[in-house]
Amino acid sequence: MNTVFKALNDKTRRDILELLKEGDRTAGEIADHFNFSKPTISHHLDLLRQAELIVSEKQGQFISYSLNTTVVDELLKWVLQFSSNASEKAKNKNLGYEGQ
Amino acid sequence: MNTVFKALNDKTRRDILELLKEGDRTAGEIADHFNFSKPTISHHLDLLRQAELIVSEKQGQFISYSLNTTVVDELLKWVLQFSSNASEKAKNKNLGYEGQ
DNA sequence: TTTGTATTTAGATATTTGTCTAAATATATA
DNA sequence: TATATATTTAGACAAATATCTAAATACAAA
Repeated sequence: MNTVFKALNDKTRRDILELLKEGDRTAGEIADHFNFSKPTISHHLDLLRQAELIVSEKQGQFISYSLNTTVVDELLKWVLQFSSNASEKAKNKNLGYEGQ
Repeated sequence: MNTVFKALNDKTRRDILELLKEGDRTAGEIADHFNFSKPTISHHLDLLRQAELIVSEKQGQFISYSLNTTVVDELLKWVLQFSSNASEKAKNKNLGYEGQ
């Protein structure tokens, strides 16, 4: 969870996730959406990948990035433990949250 | 959301939330659970309060802290938008998520 | 009022973070 | 092979962060 929260603690990185929600993008396409240098975006992608919030796949000379919903679901379970919503908590139990 | 993710990006602060999940605690009681100075814990409580993840109430000479599930639910909605779980997404719609 | 307890504020410092430019690596194409 | 494109790595630096000690504030009780 540490790397996940670290990755999410930056507006640009959260915006990258929103972009990838729409569909896969290459590193260059992602960089073109922001007013930061390519190395800076590359660094952000690295942190998101360390958190396993995204995965990368080499496609020829490009590298394509996409969301990894597995970790999103773990985060969801973590948040649910604090929710006041009883039915969410029940679902949480179904999802097998065990604390950590 | 910025202050929320900032507040969550620290193990000690997440542990404080877990502690408050069990019930309200005074600043001193919270500090006693950690191997950090009271000023350090006070600072962490301040950041959690800025994010509105917790609320404080003065009770005589003590200050009692408790969870604020309202912001937890907002966070939940934010995470849900990335979830692959379709029924969760439907629920998300019911909760009125509008993006941000 | 004086003393003690609870908590925060102030100020200092080492570490981490986000950003940049320059250079390196990898692949495609002429 | 030589050149161009895509991306990352390396190194530097300013800003933000987590921690500490010392001091200040607020309240309670003797």
